[in-house]
Amino acid sequence: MTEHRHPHEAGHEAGPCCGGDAVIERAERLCRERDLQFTRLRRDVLKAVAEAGRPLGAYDIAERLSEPGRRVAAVSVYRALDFLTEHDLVHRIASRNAFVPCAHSHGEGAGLVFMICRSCGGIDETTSPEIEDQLGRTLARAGFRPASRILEVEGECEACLQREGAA
Amino acid sequence: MTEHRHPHEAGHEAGPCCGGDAVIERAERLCRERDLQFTRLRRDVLKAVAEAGRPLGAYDIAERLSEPGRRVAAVSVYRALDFLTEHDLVHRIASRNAFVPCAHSHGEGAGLVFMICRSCGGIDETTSPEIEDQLGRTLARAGFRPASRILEVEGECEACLQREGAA
DNA sequence: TCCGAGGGTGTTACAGTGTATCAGCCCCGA
DNA sequence: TCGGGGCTGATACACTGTAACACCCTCGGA
Repeated sequence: MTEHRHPHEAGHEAGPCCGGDAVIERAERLCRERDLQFTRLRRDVLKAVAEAGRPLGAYDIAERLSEPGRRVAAVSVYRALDFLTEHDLVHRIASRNAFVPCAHSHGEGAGLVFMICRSCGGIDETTSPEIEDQLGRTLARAGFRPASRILEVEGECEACLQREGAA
Repeated sequence: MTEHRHPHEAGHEAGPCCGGDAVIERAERLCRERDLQFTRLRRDVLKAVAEAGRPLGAYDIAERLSEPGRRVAAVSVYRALDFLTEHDLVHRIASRNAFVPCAHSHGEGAGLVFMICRSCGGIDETTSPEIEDQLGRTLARAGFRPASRILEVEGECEACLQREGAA
């Protein structure tokens, strides 16, 4: 994970790297392949999350999508988010009740790790097969059959550490 | 369920193993040592969580503690829970908005893993220094300085798997 | 003895998060 | 043309969590 350093930071508004378009294109492709409906609402919700540059709550999203003449209720957003999370287009951050776009198209069940920065509020994700291995062993030892998991770390991201160091 | 297999299972109401008393005693000792106040409310909340045998929400706890003549408001429960989690006497399960007693007195910062059973709703915890090692390496590679983390796995616990197998 | 500070609790109010339910719409196939 | 299924809109509601303020108690000074 050397080059790919683009945390969903506050202020990092949708570059060409991870901005709306790339995610949307991936979503369109995926929905075509799996014969799913990529409706306007779902597209709009995904776009909002992708362009926000920071984790958004469902009600934030509803507000962003609402405009005079079109009111988007939170419940509709939740349904769209259910769809998007189910197909790994966005991730839910349990410790924040918030959603971020899925940065990479990682393989199925890759060991996802979310890093949540206390300073800038940004969230970045990475993967680690080694952690997944160890976790698998640990669970096997306990006789537990896993179906899904969340691993979220709170702390200080690289950018904020450097900023502090410089200050 | 051999020796130390005592998930906080539905129906597993407070054995002598992990039941209220042991946890309460540990809490009393800890509070004496650190010169903290183990008040009636804090004790009652801890007791409720320990005896429930399953993860409880704050409002569940408030209800359990309330009786004719004493109404315990959720906000008071939250304050007690803040205290108890801060001192590692209970843990918060982020993916469920619920609380369980801390089963073992594990060392500081031990890599805690929560296993949440979909069938019985029980939650068991374990630790794995190996996972912690790997996680540390992964975060270092990303330049991220961790402060706290959560690792929660959903699936099927040993007891439920056996029950299914037998059925 | 009085007084003030600090911590814990009670209470009300409210913000934020998530779900249940029903009705309407649209598309597609029989 | 008629259903059925999937998506959306809308209302209502339950659950989760926090803010703000008042009260009480204890403890250490003045």
